[in-house]
Amino acid sequence: MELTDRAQFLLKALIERYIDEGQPVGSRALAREAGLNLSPATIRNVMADLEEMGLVASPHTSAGRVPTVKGYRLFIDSLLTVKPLERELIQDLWDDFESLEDPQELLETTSQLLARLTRMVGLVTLPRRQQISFQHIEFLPLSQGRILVILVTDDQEVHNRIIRPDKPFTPSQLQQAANYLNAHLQGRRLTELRAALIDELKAAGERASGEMMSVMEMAQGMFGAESMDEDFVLSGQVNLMGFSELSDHQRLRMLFEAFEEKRDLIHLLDQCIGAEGVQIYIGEESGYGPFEPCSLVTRAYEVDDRVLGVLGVIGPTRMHYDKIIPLVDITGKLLSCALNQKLSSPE
Amino acid sequence: MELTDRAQFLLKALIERYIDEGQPVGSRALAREAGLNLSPATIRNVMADLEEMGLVASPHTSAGRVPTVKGYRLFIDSLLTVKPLERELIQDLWDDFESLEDPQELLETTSQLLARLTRMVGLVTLPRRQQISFQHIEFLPLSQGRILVILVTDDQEVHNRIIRPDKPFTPSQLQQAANYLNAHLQGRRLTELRAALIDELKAAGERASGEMMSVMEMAQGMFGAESMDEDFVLSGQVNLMGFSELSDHQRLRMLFEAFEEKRDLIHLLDQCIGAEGVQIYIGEESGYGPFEPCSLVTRAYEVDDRVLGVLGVIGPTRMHYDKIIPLVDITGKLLSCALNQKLSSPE
DNA sequence: CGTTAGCACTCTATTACCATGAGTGCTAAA
DNA sequence: TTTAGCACTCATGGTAATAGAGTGCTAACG
Repeated sequence: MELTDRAQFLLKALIERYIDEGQPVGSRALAREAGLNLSPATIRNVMADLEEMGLVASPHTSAGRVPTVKGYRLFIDSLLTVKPLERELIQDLWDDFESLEDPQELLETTSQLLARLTRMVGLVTLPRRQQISFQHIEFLPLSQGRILVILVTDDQEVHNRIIRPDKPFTPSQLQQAANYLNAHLQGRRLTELRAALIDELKAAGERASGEMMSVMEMAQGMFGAESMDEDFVLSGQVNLMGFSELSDHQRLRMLFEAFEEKRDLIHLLDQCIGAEGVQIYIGEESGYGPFEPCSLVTRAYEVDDRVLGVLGVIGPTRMHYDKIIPLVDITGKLLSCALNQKLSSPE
Repeated sequence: MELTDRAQFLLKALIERYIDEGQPVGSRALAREAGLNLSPATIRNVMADLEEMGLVASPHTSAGRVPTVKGYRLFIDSLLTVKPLERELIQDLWDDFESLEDPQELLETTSQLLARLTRMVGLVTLPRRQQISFQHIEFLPLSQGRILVILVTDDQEVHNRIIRPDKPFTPSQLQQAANYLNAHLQGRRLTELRAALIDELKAAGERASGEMMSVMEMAQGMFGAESMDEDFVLSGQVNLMGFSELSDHQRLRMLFEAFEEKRDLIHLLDQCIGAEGVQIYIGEESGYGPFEPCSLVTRAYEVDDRVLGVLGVIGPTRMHYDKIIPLVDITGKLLSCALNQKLSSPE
């Protein structure tokens, strides 16, 4: 069965109404709302068709209709008319972005902005290790043979780590090692750092002193895979408590647990990273239980044409896609710009 | 009216039972439980006395009794018999603490441990600025005249900040400035850093070059009050969703909002910082609305006999104080030890 | 005088029941 | 193809009845 224009129009009207009101939409209301001069009975016929196609459903016999995931999908893919954002808002966003120097802070603020503007949950993943490169390293001796390693990556992010090597090093040894690493590894991807270091050492061959070697071994250790996990920043979790569809205690709890757990959500976000433009998971489409009553709207952000991560919002499936989608889109673009601007042109 | 021994004993039994079961305790149940060979009628008489003294209350005429805040207070202050922790658990905790190098990570782990062990919310405040001292500073030039400032404090914490000074500086100028600051300001409290810097500059007098002056001005800016706010780490917020007394959506929401807001909670924690040993706020005692259904159990942690911050747990007023109190106490001690161990004996 | 049994009373929680109203599907007429 | 009419379904909200838990009070008991 194919979908007539009228049916599409009515589906659109129904979903818009449902998004506004949050309650099953009946035939009479829809007849009034839609503007086509049709009687409720006619609408009912169309609704029966839509239901047969799995685009709408009714919670029980004597309630109106509610969009299904499939219905939302069609709505978003081909029926939706997005509302462009006001210039003013974009400017405000940009001002916020520009005023922040620290990239970490920038990501956090972005997440908070998304949460505040949508009144849902905002989220921004931290830059992926595969995409960022070594820029600068510094060793700072601490007490008791412990060493503070400061690693600056090319997204201007600063990573600190304290290590405790097996044997002590003198400040000058450390300085030497840092110089060596800075000279030879700049621009290498973090993920290949370890291998690169080994190569370098081999190439340097016997010339490197034994001491030097052991400093290198130490440095090598800290590039290990476990050192920086993938992670993300969440904001505005409380906002979800305002939605009636999430008033179920059990559901809400599972959702919050999923946020705290992080692992599954990271996995889900990883899938979004490849997509062009705004990516949307509606309800169960995410394939992840706790998110069933929610939708996820994401978009990648990039620097220098490398996709560093994704950002987006999580909210109830019944959300104002017409506003959320452009907002996420713009925010992604602005964040990319802001990061680009801070990008170092080496030396 | 004074409180007889028997009345105290019964109050204790009542509260213990209430903490276990979570429901108003009736006279019959208490008569059975308490082990004194008394009839329910007698118990009722005692209960009437306790009620008159404001130690217990009944939700309605035909329900049992429930402890009031005043009742809990008496219970905790003079009736409670705490359960000592198992050696094994303490050892486990200590192993966790010892294996972590990074202080920031240490605090986060502590918070998570508290949350996991109590199945409530764990919290650890970050070290107070008043109590930590300058140890080392480093300037790293980035692109576009931006400078990465790395500040190491004497609690071995590392603070990063990116600043963009009005005019550019050469690497050697920065090096010079760092040397100067490291030489002259070591050991000064963070809060007095700004003033100290001005003093130093005055003392150095005209001898300092104009360039030097402006580097200093820049450095000065970054010690400003706003740079590092007081903050804390919360863990296990979801745990609160398991408690029936917090099943009220509205209450829970206010509580979560309070966590996200941070400000008021910080203020409350500040008050705990002075107290000796374990400090407890029961329900409304905190004087802070959203926390009314909760209790807060805290304890300071210190390094070198300086109180750096507090840690503790938040949970429903009906909690197992006999286990929670010693746990918080031990955790505070262990954290203090762990931090002390990592403390630097300068150079 | 402290303790206890007995009893009337209060209040909650649960269940059943009914009326209401929104919305449907179907049928037959326009 | 559209629409009016109608019987039907089901969630919702209110009322009444019932059961049960626990109390306070009084009077008897040791």
